[in-house]
Amino acid sequence: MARYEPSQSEALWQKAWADAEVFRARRDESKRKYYVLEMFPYPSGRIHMGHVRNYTMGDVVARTKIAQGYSVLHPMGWDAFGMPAENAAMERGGHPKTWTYGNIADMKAQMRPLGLSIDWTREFATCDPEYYGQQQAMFIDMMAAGLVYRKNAVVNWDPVDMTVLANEQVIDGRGWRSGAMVERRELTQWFFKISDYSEELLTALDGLKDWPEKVRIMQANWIGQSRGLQFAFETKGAPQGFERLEVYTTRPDTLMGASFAAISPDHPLARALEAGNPAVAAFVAECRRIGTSEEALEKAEKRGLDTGITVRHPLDQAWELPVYIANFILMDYGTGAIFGCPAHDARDFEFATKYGLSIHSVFVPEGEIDAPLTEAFVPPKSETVHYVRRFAGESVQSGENGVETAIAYCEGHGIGKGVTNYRLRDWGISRQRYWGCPIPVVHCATCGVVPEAKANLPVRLPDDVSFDQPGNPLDRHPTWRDCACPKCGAPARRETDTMDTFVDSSWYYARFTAPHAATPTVAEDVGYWMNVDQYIGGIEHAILHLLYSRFFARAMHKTGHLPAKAIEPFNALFTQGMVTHEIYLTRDAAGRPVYHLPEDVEGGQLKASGEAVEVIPSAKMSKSKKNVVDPVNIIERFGADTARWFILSDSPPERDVEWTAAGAEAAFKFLNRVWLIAERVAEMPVSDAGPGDMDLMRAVHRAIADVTFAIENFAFNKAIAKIYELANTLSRSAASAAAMKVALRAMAQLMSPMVPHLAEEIWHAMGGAGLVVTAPWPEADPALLVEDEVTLPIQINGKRRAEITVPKDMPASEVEKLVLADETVARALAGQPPKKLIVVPGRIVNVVH
RNA sequence: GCGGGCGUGGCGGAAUGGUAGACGCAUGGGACUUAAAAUCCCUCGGGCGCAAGCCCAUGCCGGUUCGAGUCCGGCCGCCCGCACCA
Repeated sequence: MARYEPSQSEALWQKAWADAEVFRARRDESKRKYYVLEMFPYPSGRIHMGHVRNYTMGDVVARTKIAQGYSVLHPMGWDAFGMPAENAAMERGGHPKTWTYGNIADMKAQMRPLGLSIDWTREFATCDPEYYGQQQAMFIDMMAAGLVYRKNAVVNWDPVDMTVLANEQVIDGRGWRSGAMVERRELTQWFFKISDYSEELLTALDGLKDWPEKVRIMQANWIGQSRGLQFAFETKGAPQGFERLEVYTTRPDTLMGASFAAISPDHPLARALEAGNPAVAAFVAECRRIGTSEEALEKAEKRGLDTGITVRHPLDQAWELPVYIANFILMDYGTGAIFGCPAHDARDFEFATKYGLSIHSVFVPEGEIDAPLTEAFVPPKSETVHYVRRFAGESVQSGENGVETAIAYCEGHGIGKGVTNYRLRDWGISRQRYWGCPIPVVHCATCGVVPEAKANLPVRLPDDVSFDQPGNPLDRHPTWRDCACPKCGAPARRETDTMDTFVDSSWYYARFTAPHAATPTVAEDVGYWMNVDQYIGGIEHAILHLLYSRFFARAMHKTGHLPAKAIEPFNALFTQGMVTHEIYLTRDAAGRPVYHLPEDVEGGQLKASGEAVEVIPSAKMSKSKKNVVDPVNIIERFGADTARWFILSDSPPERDVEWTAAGAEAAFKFLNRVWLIAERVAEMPVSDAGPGDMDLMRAVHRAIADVTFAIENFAFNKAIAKIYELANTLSRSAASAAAMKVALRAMAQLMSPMVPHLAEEIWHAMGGAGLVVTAPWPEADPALLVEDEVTLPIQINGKRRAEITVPKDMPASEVEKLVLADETVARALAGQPPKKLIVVPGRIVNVVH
């Protein structure tokens, strides 16, 4: 063996794997399959450490499963549609297509040196017509299945650029480029009926045992099932057609605490009033400037306008409540109208205080009396309270009971009905943009809205478009819109909306099973490969991407593109943390921060000038703060194995990991050390079995058991710690050459998922047969794992005071005798019997006195 | 604002409710070297003590328990998401 030079050897091993086609996924009915998938990247043009972390984790899983004899599918593709390509075209000229495919080529070139176990023959980009054409075919099937419809919905409208803005393009209520105040505008848009599956998507979460609990909770809250009462107020003074006002409430038990009714600025009644009332029109217009995001609405100051209309309280005809238009009422939730009970809702309290509305408690804590409130009293619904303004049920009961008895009472008296509502809204997929999958629909003067004929798919994006002006190039293209109606043949116009890019990423996992098929999926392939056994990605996708994918899998099943077993497409989910780095900055003359790349800083100073830098604690790597480390540079300097080893070693995978130069160097040093151990062993003279052989074998088998367990539980940092221990044992061992070689081969195997190139090198040097990547995963011999003795700490009153070593299976009664005979214990007890003696076999002893 | 998560030495972290700090980094000491680098060995939470040992310590405040970093309640700080960023 020569020096450890990864730049030489890594490429050679990658070629060996490619030549042997070891990562080619094959449908082999005789083997168990394993499908591991990392969330595919957006082709920005550069890979970053977050990608390295994500794909290395997937690679560890994939390589372990290959060694364990599975037929493994580990694909990679590109989430290639989206706004950045259009922005690039606007800023720098060029075409989104050229930009995107160029980026893909660049990123792929940066990824390949990592030595990932990817089957590149399955690669595709979502902007390939071959892919989005199949997506259009499924859209048409979903239309036929009743899962698609059109309705009006509001968008952010930039009145200067005359274009629709994404939420992230609205900054403080203004368009990001024009700076104009953004307006809300209604457009007819395409929707998927995800709400058909609200209950199903909620209840099925219980079956996702291998998903993080937090993701299931977030999804459940997002779906937001609620039980409540829907009823109608009779109105007084409302325009014709608004004699009744439907409201929905989850707290009908607080009806007697009502002090106002409120409607959304987008409510039909508000619109009706707007026409004839300038004050209403002005207020509503102001509300519409807040923007469309729920975050913006919630953060905005709560404001309302008294419409002058009143409603009768359903339980007391003489009781009238004012009707407000309020900026925090969402038209999309419930009926877009509510009644306010300030005593038991924080937002209503704030509102009532502001507008001088009455505040009456409906219930008080048990044992307390009714008194004026300084803030809303909102106990958990499960808590028992004393109802002081009650119309149904017991006077002392839980909120839950209160709600149910109130619903029963109202239903019995003809006031509304109990309903189950969901917060989840239908999925609006229309985008007024070019770089997305065209919605395959035609507008015909006689036939109306008609799906394109499947024979005409894909509906391709035209190449001859310009981005010199804002707005949708498809809309202003001279000829692209012109087509023939697929139904009657008359001249017709194409839909110019394209699809939300979340649609693209909602089924790519299924497409990987047959990436180039002439149908969206192939029954044999999805039958064999689905489901994804392990999905890995960022926690930022906990709700939308994963929920849309779960819906889409169901829609694909309904339209015959996925088997029933695949309606939950991801068996196990792992959400990894971010990669962070310290931030380095100096100040310019005006005191503004000037950021510096880590590679330009050494020892707290700029390399170039020696100027001292300020160091800000680690944050997510971002270009704007320049706290980025380019994986390409790291690989050039240390090799891919060092990058992979370090990114896995320093933090638990679900937490953020801080990239540090010292850590990367330490990783490199360790790999060197392993290399040197191997070199020494390779040169050891052959000898008979030595006295240290047995101890070494015990350590090896302990490591096999621990590392395997750690990998299977996504504790890669702990797997690496165990490998460090084994390396320490190995370098101190006095075992024979033969035993050392066996141990090193095992260590190479255990290391191979993380540092596959070095592992091949060592495996080869230690006389391993073939490639380590395909060598069967080692199994721990249980006989070598058993310990004969255990050391038990002895606590006295919960504090560790002594310890005893006893045979592993000594009965508790025997242990007790030994403990009581212990000098420290005897001294502490001073002749008294212990109050309590707790023996946890194999773990601990606690003497209480 | 709402929903979810996280918080342990100088640093990254380890710890089925059972010895807090595995493993690694940094620091300090030593070996090797003319010297340095590399490598190897030892030390390494804080305080008191000659020592045996004792006390304090897992963001803060309380609670449950023989025993709490771990479970429960309340705060503080940071991070993720909020439906047109991907």
